[in-house]
Amino acid sequence: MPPARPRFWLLKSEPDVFSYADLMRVGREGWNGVRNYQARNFLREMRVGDLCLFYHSNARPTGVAGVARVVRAAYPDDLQFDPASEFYDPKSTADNPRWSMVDVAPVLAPPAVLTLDTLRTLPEWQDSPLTSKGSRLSVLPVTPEQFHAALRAMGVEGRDGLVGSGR
DNA sequence: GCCAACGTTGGC
DNA sequence: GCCAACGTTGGC
Repeated sequence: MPPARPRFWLLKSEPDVFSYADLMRVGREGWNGVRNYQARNFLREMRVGDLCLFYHSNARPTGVAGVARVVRAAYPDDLQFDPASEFYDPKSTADNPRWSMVDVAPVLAPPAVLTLDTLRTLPEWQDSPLTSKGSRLSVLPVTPEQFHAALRAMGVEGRDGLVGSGR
């Protein structure tokens, strides 16, 4: 059996809340608090080894601030059971948890943020939920073409530990 | 801070 | 099942 192809995603985070620098500092983070069904379903599709563009929203500038790797596949979101959390969901039960999370770890930071403005200029990114007007999806799939175009634009394509040959 | 776009809720 | 009201997201 051939090795599984890496798959690619984009994760949005507000850097005031949790930035890519924070991820590098802590080394690993549980991606909890996602409370949108479409985003949750994407989380559940993630596999260990999948690569994620770490996107800063509500930031200056907005854009991709790093690359992360999925280090644990989907498991029940801890915050849904915590009454003190803003992400508490009284309708979730241990038997039937409604929300999921994954764990991610940092892979690399580009020399500079790949801004949304620049992303919009890349042909590969013309058709993406990220660049389409009004989209608020916080976890979204990225095509291999989009991922590699982003790496190229950040000047980090071919960096060790990323995706092998890139083809 | 503004506001357009979107998702969710709840009355009916 | 419809849809108005409401809350949230996120670019600007």
